[in-house]
Parts: sequence; C-alpha cells; structure tokens
Amino acid sequence: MDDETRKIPSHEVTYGRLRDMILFGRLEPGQPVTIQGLVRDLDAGMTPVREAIRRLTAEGALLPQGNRRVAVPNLTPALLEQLAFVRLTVEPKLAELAGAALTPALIERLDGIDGAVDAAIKGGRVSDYLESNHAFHFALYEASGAPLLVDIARSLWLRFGPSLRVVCARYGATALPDRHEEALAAMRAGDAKALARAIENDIQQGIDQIRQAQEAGEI
Amino acid sequence: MDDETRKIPSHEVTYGRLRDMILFGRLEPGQPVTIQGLVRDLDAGMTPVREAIRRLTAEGALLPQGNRRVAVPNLTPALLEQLAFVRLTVEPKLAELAGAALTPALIERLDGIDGAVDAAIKGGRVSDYLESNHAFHFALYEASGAPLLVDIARSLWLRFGPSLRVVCARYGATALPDRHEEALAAMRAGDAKALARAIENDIQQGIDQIRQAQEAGEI
DNA sequence: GTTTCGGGAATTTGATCAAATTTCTTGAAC
DNA sequence: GTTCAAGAAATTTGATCAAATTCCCGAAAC
Repeated sequence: MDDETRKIPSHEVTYGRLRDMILFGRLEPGQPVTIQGLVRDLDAGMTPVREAIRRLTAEGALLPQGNRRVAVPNLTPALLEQLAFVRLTVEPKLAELAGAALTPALIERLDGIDGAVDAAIKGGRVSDYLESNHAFHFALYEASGAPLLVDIARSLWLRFGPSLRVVCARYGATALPDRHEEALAAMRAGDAKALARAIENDIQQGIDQIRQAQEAGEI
Repeated sequence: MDDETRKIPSHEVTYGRLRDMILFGRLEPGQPVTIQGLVRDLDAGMTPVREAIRRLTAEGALLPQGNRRVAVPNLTPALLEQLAFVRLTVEPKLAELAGAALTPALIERLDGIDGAVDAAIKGGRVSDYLESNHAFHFALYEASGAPLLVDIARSLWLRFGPSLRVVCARYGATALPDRHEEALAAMRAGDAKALARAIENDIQQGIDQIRQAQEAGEI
C-alpha cells in the first residue's frame, strides 16, 4: 500500500472519506460530527480531520453550531428552494456545455453507468443508486470543460445528499428519478438543448420528491 | 483586547484576515501563498493558518498547485465566462428577493455606503472603493433572507477580487461601475424587478471591464 | 543530461490548554 | 421524606502549539 498512498496526503484521504459519508447519506441530517469521533472512526490524526471538517464546512456540507461543534445540516424548505434555484440553473447549463463536447466513448460509458443505476433501482439498493446516480451526473458534467460550475454543482449535491438518503430509505428506491434514458437519447442525437431539458427534468423530479417528503413532515 | 479577542477563535480571525487580503486584492493573481509566510505575516500559529488556507481553497479563493503549494488563481477568460454566468444569475435574484424585504432604515444605510463608494471613486482610492462596493452589495444581499445564495455570491466575489484590483490599479478608479444610484432609485420606488436589473447592469459592467483588460493582455 | 545531495517547506503526531457539556451533590422548600 | 434547583466537579471535546518526519525543489557534481 506504500506506493499508492505515499503520494496522496492523509488530509486528502480523510476529506474524501468524510465527504462521501455526507454525500451518500451515511450521516443523518442533524447528526453531530466530532473531531475525536472521526479520529477514531477514520483512523486519522487530529490535524487531517480538522482540515477535512473545515473544508466541508466551507462547502456548506457541515454547519457550525453556536458552540464550537459542527453537525450535518437539516434541509429546511427555505434552503431547498434556494438549492433548487441554483441547481436548475447550473446543472442544465453544464449538461448543455457537455453536450457539445461528447464523444461516442463517453456516451458508451454513461450508458454503462446508467445500467448500474437501473440495476440498483430494480434491486432496491439505495446506496448503489445514490453512488451510481452521482457518477452518471458528474461524468457528464466533467465533460463540460467548466470546472467552476462543476465545483458549484458538487457543493450543491453535498447539501442535498443527507436528505435524499432519508427520502429514499422512506419510500424505497422504486420511484426514484431516472430520466437518464431521455438524456442518453438526446446525447446520441447530438441535441444539447434536449439533453439540458432532460437533466432539468431529472433534477426537478428529485427536488419535488424531497419537497413532498417535507410537506408530509417526513423529514 | 482580551475581552474582545478571547471569545473569537484564532482560526476565525486568521481566516478573516486572509480572506480580506484576497477579496480586496492585497495578493496578486499568481502569487504563491505559503503557510510559514502567513505564520510570520499574520502573527498566528501554524494550525490556524493551515485551516484558513483549506477553507479558502474549498471556496475557490486559492488554488492548489500540483506540488503541495497553493497560490492565488489567475482569472482565465474561460473562468471569467463561467463566473459571469453564475453571478448574473444569482446576484440579480438576491437583489430581487432583497427588494421585497427592504426597510427605509436599510435603504438609508445603503445610501450612506454608496456615498462612501462615490467618495472613493472621486478620490481615486482603489482600496476604499473595493471595500465599500463590497459592503454595498452584501448589505443588500443579506436582506434577501437567502443565506445559501449569499454564500455562493461570496465565493464568486472571492474569485473575482484579485483581478478586479489589478484592473482598477491599471485604469484608475474613475471609470468604475457604479449603478448604485439606479439601484437606490428602484429601492425607493419599491420596484424589485428594476432593482434586479440595476444590479445586473452593475455586474455586467464590471465583468466587461475585466474582459477588456484580458483581451488587451493587461492581465 | 542525469544523479545526488542539501535546504526549506509541508505534513503529521502527540501533548497541553481551554471551553462546554454532563453528572453529581447539596441544600432549601414544600 | 420528597422534589427541585443551583452550583461544583468530572468528563468530553475543541483549539493551539512545538517537535519530528516526509517530501519537493533546485543546485552542484558527474
């Protein structure tokens, strides 16, 4: 393991682990995050853990409480509305930009990832769904050549993750948004505008589900 | 100074100082930022400096080089385009939301800040212009009640700061964007849409100036 | 041009201090 | 005698620092 891990610093690894814990809902909204707890769980030193927490706090994935603790933020209706506004602006734009730069090889890869999404939905495996759905979107977005927009999208997904997991766990993975076929068809047709609309629909569907869960008092 | 500074942790103070150094252009684009340099300059310990750097890196205000250094990023034309897209989406929205929540007292305060902006322009004091222009925009934005959008706007301004300073220093502070009168008139008329348009124009003007400087090879 | 070596910077650890939370105790009121 | 509350001790957690280690970069030697 030396050749692999020597190059990549511990604080990077720790950041990645903690980020994925949040992104894929392994931490619940409202749950407190302690430095010493992560030192134990992630088997890392104190400084790397502190830095990972600071980074994720700056990205909005963690929220500082009044006392000097941090916790996974709850997604209030007001926050969801703001999140929806930016996601529905930035992510269709990313899709449109990516649409102009797609290669057959990338479309093939996206098709493969979508297969994993479908399989996860059919099998009711929530974790697999969350991870491959994320992979699908960001493999597409990264083809856009717009790293700043991708950064913003990442930050927004981080704020979304915990609540999405709760909704999935509640309603099962069967009725989850999957407009990916629509998106893949637009890619094959070389229609960037249609691709943007498909992604927009996909996002809108996910947001609506969370909104419904909020209105029902589920989260 | 004990009663004041005791409550607010050193890493917060250090973060604020470094952030303002970037935001108000006291660090030039491309300039490397070292931990030990900041330990000397800011008279802080190593841990607070490290955390400040990580936070600002996560916000896009600093860019990690391949080796383990960080530097103030250069604003390339491609980045400026992405920045412009998001700023022109988010900030007019913030203005519109704020427009619906304005009080006469806040309008008065904004009028006062705008006076400082004007005075700085007339006096050719670039630093004062940058600080009071920032104060004007964010005093308005914070009235929106949309903290997530404000966060995003902050991050975007951080990426903008260094280059804006260079442009100001180059062309003097006389031809700087100031559509604030337009904005104040819209506030007094209670016209949120017009306020949003005024802010949009203000931003567009600033972006155009940087774009021109880029095309002229000035930065 | 390639390799090796040394200086300097970043990373990491562990210890120590400070703040906050929880628990326990004690005393008064009912 | 029981209950409640205020306060103090103990525990947990965060903040900071200094030393040791690792790593990168450039200069000198080959």
